[in-house]
Amino acid sequence: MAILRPSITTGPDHNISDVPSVVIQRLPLYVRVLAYFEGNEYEMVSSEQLAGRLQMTPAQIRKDLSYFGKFGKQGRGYNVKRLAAELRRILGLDRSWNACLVGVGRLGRAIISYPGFQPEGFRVVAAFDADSALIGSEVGELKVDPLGDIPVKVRRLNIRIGIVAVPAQHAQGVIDRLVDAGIRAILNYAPIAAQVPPNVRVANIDPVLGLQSMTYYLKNARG
Amino acid sequence: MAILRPSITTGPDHNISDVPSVVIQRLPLYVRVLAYFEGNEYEMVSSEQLAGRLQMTPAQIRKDLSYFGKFGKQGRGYNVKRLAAELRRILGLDRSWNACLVGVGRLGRAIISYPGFQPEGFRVVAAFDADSALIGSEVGELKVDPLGDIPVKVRRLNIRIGIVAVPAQHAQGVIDRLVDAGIRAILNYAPIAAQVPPNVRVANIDPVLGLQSMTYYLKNARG
DNA sequence: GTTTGTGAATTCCTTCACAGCT
DNA sequence: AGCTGTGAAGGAATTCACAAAC
Repeated sequence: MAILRPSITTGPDHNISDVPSVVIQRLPLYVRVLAYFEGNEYEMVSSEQLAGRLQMTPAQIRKDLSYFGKFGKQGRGYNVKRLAAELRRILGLDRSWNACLVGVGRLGRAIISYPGFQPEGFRVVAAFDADSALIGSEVGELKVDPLGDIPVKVRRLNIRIGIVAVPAQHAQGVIDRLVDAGIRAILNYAPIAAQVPPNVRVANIDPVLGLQSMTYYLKNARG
Repeated sequence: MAILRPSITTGPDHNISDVPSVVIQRLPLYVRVLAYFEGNEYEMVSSEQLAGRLQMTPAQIRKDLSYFGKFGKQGRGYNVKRLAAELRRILGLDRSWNACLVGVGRLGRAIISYPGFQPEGFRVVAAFDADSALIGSEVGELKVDPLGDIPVKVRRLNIRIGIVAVPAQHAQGVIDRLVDAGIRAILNYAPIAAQVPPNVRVANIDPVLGLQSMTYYLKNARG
C-alpha cells in the first residue's frame, strides 16, 4: 500500500545521512496531519491516530520517528504541538526558503500564483525566461529576468530552490544552469528525468505519469 | 537512488494483479524515453541505453519488462517502436480516456488549459464546481456544472478519471462523490491523504511535499 | 490499561551473474 | 561478440511483537 508522497531523484547513489530518503519523504505528511490535529484542538495523538489518517501502519510512523529521537510518551502518545515543531525543525521548515522560477509561460504563471507555497515558507523571489519578449515584463509582483542573470540573482537573493517550468526540450539546459549557479534543490515540472550531480535533489511534478499508471488498473479493473 | 515517478495510493491492501505497483509506475517512464529514441530515429535500443537516460540500472528495466513478456532479442536489444507499442497497450494508452475536473478555481483553470494531457490521450470532458456563481459559466470549452450532476455526466460521457482541484477542506467530500459515481482513478491536487476504498487509485500531485522534503537535504548540505 | 521504541522477522525490491539466443 | 531474460542473492523497507514506561 503506497502512500501519498512525491518522487525525489538525485544523481547516482547519494544519501547525505543514513536516514532512508523514503523516510524523509514521509515526514512532511506527518507535519501536515499534525497540523490537522492541532487545528482540531488535540493535545496528544497516538501513532494509531496519525496512521489512520494517512492510511499507514502505526509501526511505520513510530519507526520513522525513531530515526530522529524519542518524541512520545508510553501510554499517552505524542504531544501534537511538540512533535510538529520537532519535525519542522528536522525538515528545516522553521525558516523560510527563497526560490526562483524559470519559465513564465502559462504553467509558470500558474505556479507563481499558486497559493500553497507562501504559507509553508516558500517564497518565489525571482523569475527568469529565455524569451526576450517576456523579459522585463511583470508577472505577479516579479520582473522577468534573462537566464543569464540566474547566477547573480541566486547569490544576491539567497535563492536555494529552483522551480523549472519550461518545455521539455529546454529543461535539462535550464537545470544545468541552475546547478552551475549553486542550486541544490529543484522542483521540476518538465516531463524529463533530469541528469544532475549526486548532491542535487530533484522533485518531479508530473500529472501525466500519474494518469498513465492509473490507466493500467482501470483497464484491468473488474468494476 | 529513487527515480522520477508519481505516488499512487489506494485504500487498504489491494493489488489487482501480482505485478508490483512500483513496476507499473515505472512503465510510463519507459514509454516516454522510448518516444525520445523514436524521435531520434533509433530502431533498436538496449536496456543499457534506456537505463542511462533514466538513471536506473539495465537489470531493473529488463526485470520490469519480464513481468509482461519477452520483448527483446539477445544480442540486439529492443525494437523501439514495438516495445513502445507493447507498453502502451499494457498500460491502456492505446485508447483515449475521459476525465472530469472538479473545482474550476485558479488551479482548476490552469489544469484545463494544461497542454500535456491531450496529446497523451486524456480528455477533460466535464467540469464541476460547488460555487453557484461559477455554474453555467464557460471554462475553456466546457460549461461548469453543479456537483450534483457528477453521476449523470460520468455515466453519459463515459468518464473514468476524476481530477480534484478543490480546497483541502472540500476534497474528501468531492472524492467521495466521485467514487460513488463509479470513478476508480483520481488525480488529486488537494493536499490531503484521501480515504478511498481498495479498488480506487489516487495519484497525488503536491509540489509542497516535494519542497518540504528537499529542505531537509538543503539544511544538512555541506555545500 | 495504553502506547512507545526497537530488535527480530518478514516481505518487498533491486541487483547480480550467467545460460541461452542472435 | 552482444544483450536478453531470469533464478538466486543481496539489500531495503515494512511489520511484528514485546519489554519498558506512563
